[in-house]
Amino acid sequence: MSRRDEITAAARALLEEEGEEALTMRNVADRLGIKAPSLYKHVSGRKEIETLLAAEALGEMGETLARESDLEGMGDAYRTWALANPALYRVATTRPLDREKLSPGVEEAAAAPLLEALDGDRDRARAFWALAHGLVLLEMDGRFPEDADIEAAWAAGLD
Amino acid sequence: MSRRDEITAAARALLEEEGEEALTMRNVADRLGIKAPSLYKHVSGRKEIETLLAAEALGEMGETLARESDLEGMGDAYRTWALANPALYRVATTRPLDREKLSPGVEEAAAAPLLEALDGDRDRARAFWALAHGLVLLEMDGRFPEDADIEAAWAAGLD
DNA sequence: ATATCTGGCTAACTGTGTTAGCCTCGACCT
DNA sequence: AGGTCGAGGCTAACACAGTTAGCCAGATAT
Repeated sequence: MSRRDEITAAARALLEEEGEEALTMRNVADRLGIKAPSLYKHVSGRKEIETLLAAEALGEMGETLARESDLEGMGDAYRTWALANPALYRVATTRPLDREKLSPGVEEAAAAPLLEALDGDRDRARAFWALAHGLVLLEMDGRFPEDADIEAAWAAGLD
Repeated sequence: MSRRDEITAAARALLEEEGEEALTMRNVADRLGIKAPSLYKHVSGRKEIETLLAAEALGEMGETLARESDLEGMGDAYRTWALANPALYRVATTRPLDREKLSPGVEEAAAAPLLEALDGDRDRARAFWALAHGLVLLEMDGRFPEDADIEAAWAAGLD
């Protein structure tokens, strides 16, 4: 496990255990028994850590979706994963995503299962993705009351 | 125009002209020819300014939607407004939204036109909202290539 | 044995939100 | 008119964010 990987792991643990605001250079360094400036020997800055996390998250989401066969299953799986990893989900999907540094193919791999389930229809895949993304974010932000989410089924029915 | 309103206006101008990261207490204060600590005589902190902005934005979005009659029109209007006010849109829809301080009814008023267009079907209204929200955020974050967005029509067609 | 590179460190800078405490002016009450 | 007092400014300061510069020890390579 390279030092870079350790940094990524520490950052992820921080996100999961203490939430998004806890992802600071000093906190990451603390986890490794190191001082913050030393991180810059391995990583270009905070943004790169976030990119590393995004790559990891996208990979896992792709795998998760690949385990499902139909759209409804994917919807459920998407939601479940996101709600189980809210801070990581946000980091991975909410920012502009530095494609230069992301090893190529990560995005495609994450999208592939969904695209396949929709017979390669990219427009509908994007619409589905947007719907899932919107639902998850609104739910995470407490923008709905306390019912809903049967809509995921609704949407699936529509396709 | 109360000082609170001036603060809100300054904050909004800042968002529009310089983007989201420019929304700092010191920048807001500068616009008013004042020092940052003085803001706290009128507002409890940065979060409250964001709540004020959210209220304003939700009001405008509600009005915008109310001008449309069908779902497709609302989808277009939603997207247009959001892309014209990206930073404000984010502030208004992306955080947990402090309902205590929000004058009651703001949220409902914003949602009303959509709900009416869907004959009071809250689940479908939420699904539509989520779809629009997801599409807009993904587009703003550059997560799509350079086509898409005919999907808004797609989704509308589905309803 | 010597040179170099790796990966740590401390000190420091800028910018963030926020608090404490002071001062001044204008309005208001007697 | 004179005294009171609150509203709304101010400066100084703190904790914490990301980040940079520059030093130094030890492993590694020649």
